[in-house]
Amino acid sequence: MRTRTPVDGPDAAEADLLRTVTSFDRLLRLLRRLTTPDGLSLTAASTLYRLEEFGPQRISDLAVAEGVTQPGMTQLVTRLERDGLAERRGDQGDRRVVTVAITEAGRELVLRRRRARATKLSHLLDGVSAEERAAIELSLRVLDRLADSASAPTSTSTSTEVGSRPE
Amino acid sequence: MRTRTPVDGPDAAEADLLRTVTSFDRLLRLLRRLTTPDGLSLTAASTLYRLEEFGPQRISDLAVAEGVTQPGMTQLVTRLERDGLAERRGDQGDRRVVTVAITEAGRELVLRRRRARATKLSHLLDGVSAEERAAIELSLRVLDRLADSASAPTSTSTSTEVGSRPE
DNA sequence: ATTTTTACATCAGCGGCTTATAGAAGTAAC
DNA sequence: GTTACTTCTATAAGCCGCTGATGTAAAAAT
Repeated sequence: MRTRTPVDGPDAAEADLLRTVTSFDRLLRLLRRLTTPDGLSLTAASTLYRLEEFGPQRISDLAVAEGVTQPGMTQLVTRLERDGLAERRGDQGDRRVVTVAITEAGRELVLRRRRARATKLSHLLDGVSAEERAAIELSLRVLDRLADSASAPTSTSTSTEVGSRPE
Repeated sequence: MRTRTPVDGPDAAEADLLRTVTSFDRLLRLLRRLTTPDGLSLTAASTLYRLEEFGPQRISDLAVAEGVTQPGMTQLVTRLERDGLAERRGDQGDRRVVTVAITEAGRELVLRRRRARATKLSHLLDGVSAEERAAIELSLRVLDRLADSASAPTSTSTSTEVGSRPE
């Protein structure tokens, strides 16, 4: 199924990749819009999902899990709390830690959000053939798998970029 | 090849979709990190790409194309200009309009970025079979196609949320 | 008891977006 | 040409979401 002849080699492959990358850009912007219908940021939604799925957790753990700094998570929790979606709880035994729990309203929002997005997706998928749908499901699984390996930096890194990330 | 018996119907389909949606979340957060290695926001990168590909354009056109408000685009252009990636030009004939053009530095950044991401992707794709790769390419094409139809809201909206969005 | 570490909050600041509004340039009417 | 309306961009104020630096209290270590 490779559409390349043996001779054109790396150039053709690179061209393919470049087109793929461009596609990624457009896809990204689509996804960003699809996932911001209710005023929840990606991190906010992800945090809520996490709380809903795994129960109360401390701020610093959430920060690590979501890949933001602790102050960032503190502020996010403050916003969630203000909106009634989560609440701070003390922790007996260690009075420094703050445990964050999802509220009933938060739980409902998560459910509503999931349903709304499922509906949206199913509408979108109406215009997609079974074959294409299978391809999508497969690639999502693959990309999801790659997400983990990407999280663990190989340090084999070609270091193509300035690398100003805080790590 | 569907693993469903005739009876479980919509429930199973919905479950599939829900899993897909969850997968989307993780994927999104992965992509967000993958695409922010050089300090360019999604919109900034997309705008630069657009300028590189289609040449100078006026602010309001860029705003529409990128799906942000005109003041938002004005500010983005100001930042791009400050960073030397784009520049404002006058428009002879209509002195109200401001034409935005990519600079040489901007062009180089776009190229570097494309190459860096292509490299990254090719590394990621090393652990992906040809079949899976084909699936990914196909789904990208499909999703890209859907991006357009998604831009036109169906208004069939389940209106699950408070609806504080401008729209 | 003092120090150090841990956990969270606070502050200043920037990016990125919004709405509301201002101001300058073009257009049309008279 | 003055008035009025529209068009294009810029500015202002404000919220979200993140950062690094710092403060504060509690726990742990010495």
